[in-house]
Amino acid sequence: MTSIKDLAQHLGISIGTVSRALNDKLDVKPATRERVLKAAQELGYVPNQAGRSLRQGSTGLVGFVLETSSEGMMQGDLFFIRVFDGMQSVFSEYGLHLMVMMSPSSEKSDAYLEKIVGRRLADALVLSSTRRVDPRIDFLADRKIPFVTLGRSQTDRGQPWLDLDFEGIIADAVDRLHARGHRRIALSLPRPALNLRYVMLDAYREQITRLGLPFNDRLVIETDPGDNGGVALAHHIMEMDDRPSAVIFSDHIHPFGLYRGLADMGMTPGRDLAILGIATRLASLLSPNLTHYRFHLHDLGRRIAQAVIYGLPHLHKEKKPPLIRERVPFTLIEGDSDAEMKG
Amino acid sequence: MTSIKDLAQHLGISIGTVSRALNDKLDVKPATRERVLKAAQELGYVPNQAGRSLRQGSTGLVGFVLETSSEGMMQGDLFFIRVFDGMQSVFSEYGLHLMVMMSPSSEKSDAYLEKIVGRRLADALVLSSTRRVDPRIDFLADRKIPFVTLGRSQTDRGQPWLDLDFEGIIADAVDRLHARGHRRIALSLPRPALNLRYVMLDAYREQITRLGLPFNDRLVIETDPGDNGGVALAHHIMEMDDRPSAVIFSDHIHPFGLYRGLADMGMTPGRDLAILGIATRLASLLSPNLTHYRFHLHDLGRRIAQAVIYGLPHLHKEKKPPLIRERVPFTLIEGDSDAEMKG
DNA sequence: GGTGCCTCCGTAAACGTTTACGAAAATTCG
DNA sequence: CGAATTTTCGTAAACGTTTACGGAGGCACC
Repeated sequence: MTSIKDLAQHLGISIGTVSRALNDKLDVKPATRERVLKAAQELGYVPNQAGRSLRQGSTGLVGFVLETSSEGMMQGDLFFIRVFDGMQSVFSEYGLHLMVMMSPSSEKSDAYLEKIVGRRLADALVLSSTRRVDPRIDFLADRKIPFVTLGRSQTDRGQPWLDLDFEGIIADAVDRLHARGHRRIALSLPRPALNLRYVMLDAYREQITRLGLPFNDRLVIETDPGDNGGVALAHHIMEMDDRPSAVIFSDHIHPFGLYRGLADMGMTPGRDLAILGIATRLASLLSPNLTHYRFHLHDLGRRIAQAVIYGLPHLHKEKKPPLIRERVPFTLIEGDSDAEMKG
Repeated sequence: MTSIKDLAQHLGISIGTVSRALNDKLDVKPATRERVLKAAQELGYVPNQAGRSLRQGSTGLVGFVLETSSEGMMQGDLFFIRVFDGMQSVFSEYGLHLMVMMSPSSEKSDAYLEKIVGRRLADALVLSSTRRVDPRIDFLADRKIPFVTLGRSQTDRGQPWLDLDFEGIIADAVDRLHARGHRRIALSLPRPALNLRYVMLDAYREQITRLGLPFNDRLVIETDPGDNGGVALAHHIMEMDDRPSAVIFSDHIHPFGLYRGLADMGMTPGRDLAILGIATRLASLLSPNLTHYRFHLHDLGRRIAQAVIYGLPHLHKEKKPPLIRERVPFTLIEGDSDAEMKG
C-alpha cells in the first residue's frame, strides 16, 4: 500500500509538502499542489487513518451504539436503517464515517462503552434506547466524550438530543379518538426502563385529564416482549371487563400482532376496536389501513448528524454552536382503523 | 486520557515492560505483570487503537458493507440486525469490533470501498447484496483485502461466502406444492442484478422440469420495488388469464403485500392462492399463518464471523484455514397458506 | 571465581501522519 | 543591485503503541 513517503519520493519532494498539498494548506505553490494531487490519484494514494488519527487525535468515526435488545421481537430495525442512511449522508460531507456498533445487553454496556471510548475508536457517539436513568450518559459526560442521544433521558448532563415528538402524537391521538366518540382510550407502552415510556405516559395523562376524562391506569397496557408481536395483547384487551374502545400504540410492530389477534377472534380493527399506531411504511400492508403517525427518518438522521458535528469543534466554525434538543414532527396518515364509535 | 507512558511512570518501570505485561508476553515476571494489570485497572488505562493500529498494521475492525438500497421498501433490515448480533458475539472473543458501514448506491460504491480500504479503516470486509457480476469482489481481491460475502456471485476470486440455502428452499417448496396438487407454481424474484435471482431461478427451473412440469416464464414474476410491498403484485397475479395456483416468495416483505392485496379483492390466502415465503418472525403476524422457511440468522452471523477470522492470519492458528463456502440450512414453518388445491 | 545460561527488563526504532519552525527561494521595493 | 518581504519548501518532532535487541542481574556449574 502506498504511503505518503512513496508519494514524496516519487515526486522528489518532501513528505511535509505532500501532506500540506493534500490537506489544502496555504503555503504550497499551486503548481506543486496539482502535481501532488495528480500523482496521488495515479498511485491510488489514500492517507492511512491510523497515522492520521494518532497525530491529530481524532479518528473520523462516529459510533452509533445499538443495543441488541435480546427481547424477542426486534423493534427498531426498519426504523434505524433509514436513520443511519440520513446520518451518513451528512457525515460524508465532513469526511466522517458512521460506525454502527452492536452493544451487548444493558448490564454489560458500561464495560463496552469503556472499551470503545478508551481505545479512542470514535470521535463521538450516538446513544439510542435511552433509559429514564441512563448511566451511559453520565459515563460519557464524565469523560467529556462528545455524544448525542436519540431519545431523551432524565439523566441530564446538558447533552444534545433528538427525539420523536411523542407528546405531539399522544395529544393528537387522544384528541382524535375523543372527537370520534371514544371515551375509553388505552395506551400501549414499552418496558419500564425506557424513558420513552414516561414521556408517553405523562403526555397521555395530561391530555386525558385536559379532556375531562378520568385517568384509569388499567388502560395503560404494558407490551410484553415475550408476547409474539402483540397477539396475546389482543386477547388481553378484548377480555377486559371494562374494555377500551380504542388503543394507541407506541411502536410499529404491535399493531400487526393486534390485527392478527383480532382476526383470530373474528373481530375487525376499526370496527370492534379503534387502533392508532406509530409506524413505518410497513403499516400500509395492514388491512384495513392503519391510521398512524409517521416520521421522516432520513431527516431525523440528518439532524442527529448535525448535532454530532456541533459537538466536534474542528468540524465547524461556530464559536458557540447551538445545543440541539429537538422533537421531530410527525405526519398523520389517515386510515380506517380508528373509525367513529357507534354506540 | 491515560497513555501507556503515564502508566509506566506511575509504576516506575519502562513502557516496554508495561506493554509486554498487558499483552501477555512471556518475558515479564509474574509479580510485575500483576502490578501492571492492577495499575491499569485503577487508572482506567485502555490502549489507544490508533497507536496500536499504526504499529501492527491492523485496526481490529471488521466492516460490514450495507448498501442503502434506495429502492422503496427496505428489505433486509429485520434480517441484518440479527446477523450483526451473531457476528459481534464471535468477534468479541477476538477483540474485534463490527463496524456497519452504509455504502452509497451501487454506482458509487467503488469509490466508497476505495476510501475504506485505502484508509485502512478495517482489517476485513463483509459484502452483502452480492450481484451476479460484482466489481466489488474484483476490487477487494485485487487489493488482497480479506473479505467474505453474504450471498454468492459469479465473480469468483476464491473468496469465502455464506448464503441461505435457496436451492434447498426452492426444491422443497416446489415439491411441497406439487404434492398438494399444484401445477401452476409461480416464483417471485427480486431485481435482476442480484445474484440471488439467478440462483433461485435455476433451482426453480430444475425442480419444475424434474417433476415433469412445463417451465413457463410467465410464472416468473419480478417484484417491483415501486410496488408498495407487493400489493399491486396481488392484482397482477390474480388477473393473469392462466393464473398460478401458488406462488413462492424470495423475501419476507412481499407476502405481507400479497395478503393485503388478496384481502382487498376479497380473497383468502391459502384458499384462493397458495403462498410460500422466506420469512422472519414477523411472518407469525400474518393471518392465516404463512407457511415459510426460516433461518437461524444469529448462527449465520457467527458463521460469517468465523469465515472472517479465517481470513485474518494473526487471529487463528490454522496453517491452511478451510475455505468457507456454505449454504446455511432452513427450517420449514408450517402454516395454513399453502393448503391442498381443490379442483 | 570465571563461564554459561536463564529470567527479566530497558532502549530505541518503527508504523504514517500532521504541523511548528526555520531556511531557502522568489518576489517586491527602494 | 541589495535589502526587505513574501512565498514556498524541507526538517524534525510528536502522536501511542509494539517489538527486536541487547544488557543486567541471578543462579548453577565446573
